[in-house]
Amino acid sequence: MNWKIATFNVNGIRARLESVMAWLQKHDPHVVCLQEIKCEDKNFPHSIFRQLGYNITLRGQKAFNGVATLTKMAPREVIEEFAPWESPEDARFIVVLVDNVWVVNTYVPQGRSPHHPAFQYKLEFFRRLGTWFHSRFHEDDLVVWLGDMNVAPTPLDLFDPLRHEGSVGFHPAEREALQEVVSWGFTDLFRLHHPEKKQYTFWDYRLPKSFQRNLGWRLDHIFASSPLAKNCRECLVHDSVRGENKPSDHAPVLASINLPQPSE
DNA sequence: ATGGTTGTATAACAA
Repeated sequence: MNWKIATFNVNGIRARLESVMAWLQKHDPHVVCLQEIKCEDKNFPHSIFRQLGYNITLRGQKAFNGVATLTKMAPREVIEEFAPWESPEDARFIVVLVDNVWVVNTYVPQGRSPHHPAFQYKLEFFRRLGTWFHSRFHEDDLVVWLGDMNVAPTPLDLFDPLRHEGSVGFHPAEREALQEVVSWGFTDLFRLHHPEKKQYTFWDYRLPKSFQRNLGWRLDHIFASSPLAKNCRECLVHDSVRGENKPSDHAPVLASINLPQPSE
């Protein structure tokens, strides 16, 4: 089965309906992880996505954050929290078990700046998440961790690494915290297929013509456990979406995986 | 130059 899974920080689902629907209809992924839906569950446009054939698993909140996972098949299980300290008002994590794969959708805290308390919260988020993966899964399990991680992993992953060394999104402490979670047994599917490519997923609205000038960052990632990474056929960033009308500041990332059949 | 734009709680906001 050629199984397609995608992540997309939409920056407000209600403002992005036309853009997201056009992209979905073009690519028809089996699983879609959305971040920054920026609405409460009751205000999510349920009927539109149901009409496109998706089940909806939501963790929303008013105005900020919020994650949603759309799945063609109904999830067999849902997990809404990975640590008891998580505030119910901070909707950044939703997990579904679908098509025999654990799909972990995260919107990692942005961190504000390295000296802001939000930066420590970001590091702690990664630490707790790493502990959760170790406690919950074995390296042979079918696990995908994807979303807006708000970290560019290497100098290849942002437009001006010298200028931004130590900035939020490219601070050594964040890169180490991300790497520590990845070291559970994850493979970066984009880098697996494109080891040298300069390819971003986020272009700041506030930089004039940032997309046209390709002044971006690779912050959105699809990480997969080894049995899935071995069967990954391709991973691409749909960056043309960022150049369309009324775009999100992020572009979608999509991976195609030849899904292993469950063994009996 | 510590700027710029966008979505949403339209704010001494968050990103």
